[in-house]
Amino acid sequence: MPKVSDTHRAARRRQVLDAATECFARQGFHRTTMQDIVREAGLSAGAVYGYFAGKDDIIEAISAERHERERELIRQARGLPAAEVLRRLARDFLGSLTERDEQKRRRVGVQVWAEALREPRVMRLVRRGIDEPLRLLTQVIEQAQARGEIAPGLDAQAVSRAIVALFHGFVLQQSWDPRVKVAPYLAAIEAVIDALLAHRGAAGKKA
Amino acid sequence: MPKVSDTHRAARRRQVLDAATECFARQGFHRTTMQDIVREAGLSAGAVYGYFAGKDDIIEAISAERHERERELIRQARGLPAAEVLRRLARDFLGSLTERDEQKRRRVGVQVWAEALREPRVMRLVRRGIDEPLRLLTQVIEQAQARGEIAPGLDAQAVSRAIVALFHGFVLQQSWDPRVKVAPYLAAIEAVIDALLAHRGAAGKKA
Amino acid sequence: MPKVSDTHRAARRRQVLDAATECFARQGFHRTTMQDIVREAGLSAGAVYGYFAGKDDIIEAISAERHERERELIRQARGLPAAEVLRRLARDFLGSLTERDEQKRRRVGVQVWAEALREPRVMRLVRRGIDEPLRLLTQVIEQAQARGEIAPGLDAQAVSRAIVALFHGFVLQQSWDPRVKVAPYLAAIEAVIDALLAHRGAAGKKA
Amino acid sequence: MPKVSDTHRAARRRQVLDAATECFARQGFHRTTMQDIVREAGLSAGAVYGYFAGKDDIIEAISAERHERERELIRQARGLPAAEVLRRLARDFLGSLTERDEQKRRRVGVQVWAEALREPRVMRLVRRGIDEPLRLLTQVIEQAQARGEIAPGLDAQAVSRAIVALFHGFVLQQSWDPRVKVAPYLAAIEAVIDALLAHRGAAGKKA
DNA sequence: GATGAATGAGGATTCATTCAT
DNA sequence: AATGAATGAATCCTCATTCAT
Repeated sequence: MPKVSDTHRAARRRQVLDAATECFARQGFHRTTMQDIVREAGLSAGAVYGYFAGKDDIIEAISAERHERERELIRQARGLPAAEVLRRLARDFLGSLTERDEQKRRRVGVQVWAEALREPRVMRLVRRGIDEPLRLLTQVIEQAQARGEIAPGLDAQAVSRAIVALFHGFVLQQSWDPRVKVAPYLAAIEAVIDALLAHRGAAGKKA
Repeated sequence: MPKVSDTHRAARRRQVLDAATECFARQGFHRTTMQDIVREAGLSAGAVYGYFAGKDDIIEAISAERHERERELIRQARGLPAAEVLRRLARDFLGSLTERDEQKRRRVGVQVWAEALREPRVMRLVRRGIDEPLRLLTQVIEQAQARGEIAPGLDAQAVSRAIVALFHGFVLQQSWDPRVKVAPYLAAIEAVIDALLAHRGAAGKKA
Repeated sequence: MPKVSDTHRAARRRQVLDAATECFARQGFHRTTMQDIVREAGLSAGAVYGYFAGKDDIIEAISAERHERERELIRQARGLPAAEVLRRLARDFLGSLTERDEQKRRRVGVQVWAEALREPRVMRLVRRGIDEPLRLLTQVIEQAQARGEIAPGLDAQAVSRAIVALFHGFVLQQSWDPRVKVAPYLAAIEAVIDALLAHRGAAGKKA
Repeated sequence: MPKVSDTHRAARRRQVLDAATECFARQGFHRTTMQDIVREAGLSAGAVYGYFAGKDDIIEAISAERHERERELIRQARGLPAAEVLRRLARDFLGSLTERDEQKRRRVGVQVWAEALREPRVMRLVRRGIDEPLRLLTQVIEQAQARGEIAPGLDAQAVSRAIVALFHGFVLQQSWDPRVKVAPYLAAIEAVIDALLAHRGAAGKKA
């Protein structure tokens, strides 16, 4: 009967995590009380503690989830040609930001970024969450450089960081103003990527 | 100890703000107690409350200061030619991030970004702090487009957002890992800017 | 310790209210700390706050209770003949003041009277607490006047206020000196009432 | 030069006492901070402490003043015939309550009554303030009883307490509702006094 | 004497977590 | 396994009083 129990456990954890996300998006980690989460989840205090060790544990679980999602996007992009990887990541990553729900999760994500600065466990997750994309991108950039698609003098990791920055920076801006539109930004990003890629040694390859 | 000059008042405020910045950088807004700030400032609780209405007021003052600094950078760049503005902003903005002290302040800045999501007063400051740069950049981009230096099809504001994102995104990454070096990133950014700017006059290739 | 009956809740409120009354009678509202009440009640701080929103709420609840008691006395006197009502109120009201416990509650009552001056919520309760007696008494006086038992020239409400004053004034005096005896005062009051009531039918002598 | 100094001291004390009365009438003893009094008095904190040992000392001084005033009224009534004493006290005491300023002072007086319960020094003043009137009244009553103007069976002190209660009780009622009019109450009181006095052994004496 | 900034103990309240039922 | 009342340490803030200038 562990099967049922496990499913049940997972469902309950989801319930708590969703409730917490809702609260965190609304009022931030620190204005949210466990009571808020408990109420939002429709559970009892005791029940929540049956699934999570405490508030920090919930924050950690949410942080982990956030990064799991991103790693997923990365995995799907693996193995594609450089230009394709970048465009794909841009589309996948930014594309999801048109959905209300993902925006909500991202608001929490921004708080995770700040939380990392004071909570080593969260920091570890955030770092892990950025290392994998950076590694993939660096690889891709290096390949592109090898093929002469990108200026060889550039530090591949720095370029990768710039690309990640384009994503994170947009998340920030959208968190401060949900009306900021994704489409034009995506177009601009693609232009930047094109600018970065298309030129140099190689000429007409592009797009 | 009566009849104190404005200079004295200003100095005391600085004292508190510096102490708070120190604490916030170390432990975050919410792990920092007023007692921590009081101790760090070498004052009494009452004294601090003579200068600030409470913790939120201190956070707000720090947020405001942060953005004041940025606005200053913006003002200095006004009136220069497009390429110059962008390069200058990149150098000024990122350049300061090599200093330990500015890094500390930026760690606090990241928390301000998150705090904005739950504190309308801070949100207002953050928004005001991003609007001015965006306006300047958009102007610059439009001028560059008019001169054919940038692809005319791009949304000037979206491009501006991308540029801001390159800055903010780097601040995030450096806050998670202070070892991240500024120089290569600056070089990469300049390459991106060059890629964006330098190439268009030459032909209708793009877009 | 979940799922607690309403009886239990009521008992806990009583526990807090009694503890508070004890403390208030001893040291007054403002020298009494929540910690004092908590200790006296044998509960934890959190528990008390589970039943009352704060000190003011406790004061308010006690004020309400005080007046509820009085309204009860009033209700029992309703419908009786004038002389009977007055004598009965005097006996009931003053009679209870021989008990140590009621004296304690009255000490708190005196503080409620002062508290009303600064706390609108308490003021409302005090006013409501005096209106009902005044209304009843005024009615009774008017009836007595109609029957010629009391000089018709007197303002019935003013006479009612005088009667209430006889009660309140005694409470004050006894709060300052618990040795003040009820019995002689009651006798004096009854004489006054008699003087007021008994004599009028006999002629239009008076003023 | 002590003369000037003394006058000056007295004036300053008045200034503080008036400011305090203003604040106490408005917000009560315990909501009033020394800062409030300092501001209202237009002095500095240090200055106030030059004239009073602290807040309690100010409260005490105000209590003392209150009772001084009453004692004054008493003194003026001394030596008059019984009926005259009572009528005079009623008129003097209640008459002043038509003035806005006296009402304000009385609001503070009500708080003094409550404060007495927790501050022995104030209690002493309140007791002293009530003993003198009681003594005078008791004397007067006893004289009247000797002359057969009042029923001899009554406890003279209890009757005195009743008379004091008629005053205090009215002060309470007016503090809760400043619209309560003095004139009809005074008339009612006089009727009560008459009822008490005029009858018994003696017949047509009255007035 | 006057000033008012500074002090810091004191007090109200909150909230993560526990545990008896 | 679930419940939610109870716990109590932690924290923010106030304000009577002092004392250097």
